[in-house]
Amino acid sequence: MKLPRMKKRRDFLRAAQRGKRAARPGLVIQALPGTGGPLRLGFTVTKKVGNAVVRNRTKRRLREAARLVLGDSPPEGWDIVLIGRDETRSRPFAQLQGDLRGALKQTGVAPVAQSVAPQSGASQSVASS
RNA sequence: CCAGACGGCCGGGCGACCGCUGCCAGUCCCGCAAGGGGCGGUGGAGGAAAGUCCGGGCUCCACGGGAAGACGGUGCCGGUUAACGACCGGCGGGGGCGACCCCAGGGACAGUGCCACAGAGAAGAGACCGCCCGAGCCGCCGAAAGGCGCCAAGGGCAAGGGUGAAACGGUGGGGUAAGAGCCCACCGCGCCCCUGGCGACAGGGGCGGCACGGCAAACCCCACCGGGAGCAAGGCCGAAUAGGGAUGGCCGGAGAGGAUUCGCGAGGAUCCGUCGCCAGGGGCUUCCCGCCCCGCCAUCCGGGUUGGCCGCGAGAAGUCCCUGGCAACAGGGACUCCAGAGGAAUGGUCGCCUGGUCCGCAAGGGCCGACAGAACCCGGCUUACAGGCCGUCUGGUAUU
Repeated sequence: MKLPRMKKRRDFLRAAQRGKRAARPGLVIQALPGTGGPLRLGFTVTKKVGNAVVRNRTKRRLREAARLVLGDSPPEGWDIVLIGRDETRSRPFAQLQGDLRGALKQTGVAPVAQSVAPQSGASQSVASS
């Protein structure tokens, strides 16, 4: 299914100021809990990363990783912003997914069971709030 | 084969799985409905999509008459074009052995201004070294007249040296004390005429002794062109509220004073108003004329903001061919439909091939894949770009 997207600058600013942060080589996450709605995703890639082509590719990899990791059973009540870095473009895709999973766990977003890579202790607790 | 010139083209390929988005038809599911979802088919970044430098289409606003001015742009000639500052063909100048390339290429007797440094002098210029004449002083020779030499007041000259981006025509000859267009020939330059060309211009002839340095990308002059803002243009729909808007109608303001009239009266109403006051602000580029708005009444429509829809892709379109033209291009025929997002799709991952590079004796392995991402649409220009393909031509070399 298609995940809803964040579209307003207001929402991004709120996630940046009040959300929980976690950094990984491939990405930075800002997760804001308790929104009362379905999971919403946002992507940020600044001009510092590169020109339009580079930024597009970075954003697409992040979006694809999020689709594979969170797509099947998105936890409700979160606004999640993924920020692209220089590494995002060249990092092996499996490691990029690992970065995302780890960052989700660190910020307290419940890890989702059915991920593509089934190894490691992804606890089966399903988010419900 | 080597080196080079010009023009055109491509700009990784194939496959598998999983996705996003536009459209199409059927079917199934959800929903009262509007509609949503699944399955299927099909389309989905560029030659520059970029910079936003020109020109148009489209949209809204302004658009009354006359004149002037300002500002911006263009600048050899002819053609092409919807238009252009683009393109094509020429002309002139410059470069290259050549194919070919480059040029911001109107006017410097309309005017103002500038020409640093160096240099004597930088525009009706100038004399440092120098060349020539040379009063005279001194020295030497001589019996003398006088001769020679050093210095030199003063005068003539601008050839040579030297400075400079540029020195007031060049080369050669005559001429002269030395010189000088002073005179002559050729070249250059200017004017006039003839011939050819639509024209820029070219060729030829005559005259002129040279008068006219460069910079117009310093100002400027001349000719021609130009309304403003832009798809966040602009329009529509729905929800929710008066401070907005449209149309029509009416109207200088106010004071002292005066007249008539009503009222017992304070005072009121109407009219006059020759006296003095105010007569403003804004808009139409400016100015003059002219016009409009800012007040009151009536009727009608509903703003900001937010969400959705249209605008939005069949076009100055593309491919192939024919005709005309040196060409830009024009005309005709057949066929094709070719991206439409909206925090913004056009992808993610993997495998094989391929190109480059590095390591290795090799087998093989590692790394990398140019510049760059549509946003209303076209025509150009400019800039960025790994690698590669095709064609025409030039200069060599080899062979026959």
